[in-house]
Amino acid sequence: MIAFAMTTSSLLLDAFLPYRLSFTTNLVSDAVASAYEEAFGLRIPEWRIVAVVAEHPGGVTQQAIGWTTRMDKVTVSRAAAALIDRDILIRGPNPADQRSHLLTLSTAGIALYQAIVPQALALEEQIFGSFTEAERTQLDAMLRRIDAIVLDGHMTASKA
Amino acid sequence: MIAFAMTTSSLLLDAFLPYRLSFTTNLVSDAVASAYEEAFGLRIPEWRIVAVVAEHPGGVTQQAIGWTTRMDKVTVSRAAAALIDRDILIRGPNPADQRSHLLTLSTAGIALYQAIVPQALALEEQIFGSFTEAERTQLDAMLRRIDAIVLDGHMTASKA
DNA sequence: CTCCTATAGTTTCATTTGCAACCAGTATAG
DNA sequence: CTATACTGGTTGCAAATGAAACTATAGGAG
Repeated sequence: MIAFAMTTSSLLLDAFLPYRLSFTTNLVSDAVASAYEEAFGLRIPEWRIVAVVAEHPGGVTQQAIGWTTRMDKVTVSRAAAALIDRDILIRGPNPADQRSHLLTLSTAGIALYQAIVPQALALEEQIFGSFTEAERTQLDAMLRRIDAIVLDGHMTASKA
Repeated sequence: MIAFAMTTSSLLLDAFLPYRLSFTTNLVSDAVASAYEEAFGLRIPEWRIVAVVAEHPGGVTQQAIGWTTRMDKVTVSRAAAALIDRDILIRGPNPADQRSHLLTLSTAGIALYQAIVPQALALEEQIFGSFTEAERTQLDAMLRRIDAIVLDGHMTASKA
């Protein structure tokens, strides 16, 4: 009777992979978030936007950012507004669609980005330093497999 | 000039492991959260508490729950209160310390837990079905390695 | 053209989250 | 015993998040 938890098809939360994933990610995200916040005054959504914009020198729309990062469009909108406000991002016209704008980095934004990148890589190194290149690749591949499964709707109660 | 992003020690957000981790976890968590919400009216913190309490038939304190799951004590407090309210959890006295209480599952709570477990395992199977046992073990091990690194303060800007 | 539907982005509002202050009970020091 | 410092848990408040409504522009269909 005291062992009912064990006699049920045993699920130890501790061994439940979605839990483990969430557990580890929270740990890592908190560490990364406070590092960025402290060093650059950027919150995670802001840092992501900077990174994505940096990778698209021709400019990107907010929609595209939201699409690649899966951030809510509200989150993107607010973070982008904050960055524009701080003159890190420039909002240029989008010749193809007047509803949207093309975001690019300002000179200050480029400088900021270039300052962040080494720090980001160092942080990654601190966390994954003990991982071999093969292990990192493996982890990355596993995560992408999971993404594909969840995104491609192989789920019973898939979300929207 | 158009290639500045590439000439900087290249960081593609897409390949940045903390980002990948967060990306995948959000996907999985959303899927899991809506499945539980829909099927049992439980939110993630609630489900976790139920699981932890189920694994401690002798009762656990909220503090202990917060400690193992790394959930904020406020989160635990509120989720526990909601569960007690719904007669899923029982709050018994803690002989060792009158400030705290020992949480145990009510009869309804046990039934709920036993109904959830198969669903949780099925959900895990949907997501990780294509992973071999060895791969799952590997992923679990990698995540725990990361936990250890971040928790053991091998971080420069560690969080509080 | 003129409607009508759909999309980019913003704003509003309700919900969730966590820090900080708080209350009650514990533990230690005199 | 009292006084003081601490810890388990709750409450209050402020920041972050996301769903839904809204505005402005697009892109057909007639």
